[in-house]
Amino acid sequence: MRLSRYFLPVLKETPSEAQIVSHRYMLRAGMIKQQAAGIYSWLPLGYRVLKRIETIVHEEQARAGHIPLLMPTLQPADLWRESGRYDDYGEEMLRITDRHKREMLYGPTNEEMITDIFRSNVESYKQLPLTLYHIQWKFRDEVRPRFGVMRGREFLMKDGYTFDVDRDSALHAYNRHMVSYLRTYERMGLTAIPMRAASGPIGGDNTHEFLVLASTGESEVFFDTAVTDLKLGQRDVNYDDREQVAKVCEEFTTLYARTDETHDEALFNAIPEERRKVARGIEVGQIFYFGTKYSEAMGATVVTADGSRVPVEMGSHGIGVSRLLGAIIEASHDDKGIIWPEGVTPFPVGIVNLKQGDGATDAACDALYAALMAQGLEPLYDDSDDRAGAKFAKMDLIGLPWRITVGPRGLAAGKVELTSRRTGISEEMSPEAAVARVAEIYAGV
RNA sequence: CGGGGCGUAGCGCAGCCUGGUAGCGCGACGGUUUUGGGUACCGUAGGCCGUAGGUUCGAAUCCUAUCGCCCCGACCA
Repeated sequence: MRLSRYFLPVLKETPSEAQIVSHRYMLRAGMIKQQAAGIYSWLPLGYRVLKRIETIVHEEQARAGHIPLLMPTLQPADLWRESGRYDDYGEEMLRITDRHKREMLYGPTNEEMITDIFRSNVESYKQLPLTLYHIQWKFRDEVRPRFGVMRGREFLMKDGYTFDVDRDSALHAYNRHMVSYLRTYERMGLTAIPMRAASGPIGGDNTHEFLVLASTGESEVFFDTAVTDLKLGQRDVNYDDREQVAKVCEEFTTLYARTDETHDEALFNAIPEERRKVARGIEVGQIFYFGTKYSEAMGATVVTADGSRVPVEMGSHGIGVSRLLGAIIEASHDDKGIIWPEGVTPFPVGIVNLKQGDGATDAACDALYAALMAQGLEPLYDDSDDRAGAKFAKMDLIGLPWRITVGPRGLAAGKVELTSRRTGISEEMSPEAAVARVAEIYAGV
């Protein structure tokens, strides 16, 4: 993408509405525009990152054998009356009446609807296990939205629902989600720690939240610092292997890590003092096993192998897709701007032309552009005639992890400069070598 | 929902107390200059001062109502 043809309304000054760093940078980098309290338009740069995150979530869901579908944002109130949550949910639920005076709501989650889909189509244990998920906009009418997309009213969320014939299978589904989530967050360049959590309005007693450590986090967290060293990495996990999956979960959940809701002072104090840590975290996902809470209330049953009929065992699992942008920025930035992890960056690399209009530099940039495109790496090429400082500042702000700088001085020696946004380290090399290096970096992402 | 604050140009703000026909910086646009970390100068465009009502000869300014937004707390993915 050529910057001269793109839509990237960056701001030099910080709009007064933004307090925390991710919100400021998202506004300044032209990623979002607020339309009402807690409701945002996603401008092209922000939309690209949102789509990247969505793609990673989809890919990891597919790897775990989960099946995508799409449920509507608007739901009939009657469905929620069946589970009793129409009254329980309170003011946070946005209620709407249509022209026929039918009561509707903008869905804050989808347990009722998925249970309805299940009960009208699944009768036998032979159709289980089943995991259905979607990535859809939700609405929770927060009293006080804040922190930009981290606590919006409208938000994009992946929510998945598992259906199993018995408790053991359901717990495997729970574990499978934990492992797939760990992999999902790692691909986004995040360390998200599973912490034992309280269940809230979804219900159920087996639940973990995934927290990204950041000083601006909304939750106080207590953990053994050894937990931050755990990495799933490239290890091969067979998601159907109950034992293997359970083992990974055990590895990640044995060390102490809890939110303030479930914190136990005695257990915490048993950790060696130098590994005891109290910090803040941003919740980026949560998994629940809640058994038959909804299936019983809504009559979602299956016939088992012995011919009896039982309510299906369920769990639900969520990833805050839009909120992840904020969480990633909180965890990865400096005083110049955002530093995108390679996995989610809107563009893999930026090209800065230091002397726009100079025949040789223009040609070198064009050649670089074409070579990167040929590798499937779409660069953002700053072909404006701003001066160097302005271009660098803009690139730093929007946070592309790699930048190739092309100027007459280096070109005279056949060199361009490849710079890491994260370390600031620059290396001179031939354009061909730069393309090869960038391709190599992204080969593993 | 309790407490506090703010709505004036795309963004950041001044003007309001003490009414007299709206200003600064950045940005945008046009030029000249410059060109390896937000360059300098000259010029141009852009605002029913959130909205409605009231007081007044006259309202961005005073009064009332209303809408919106932000911050602290409570709550929450």
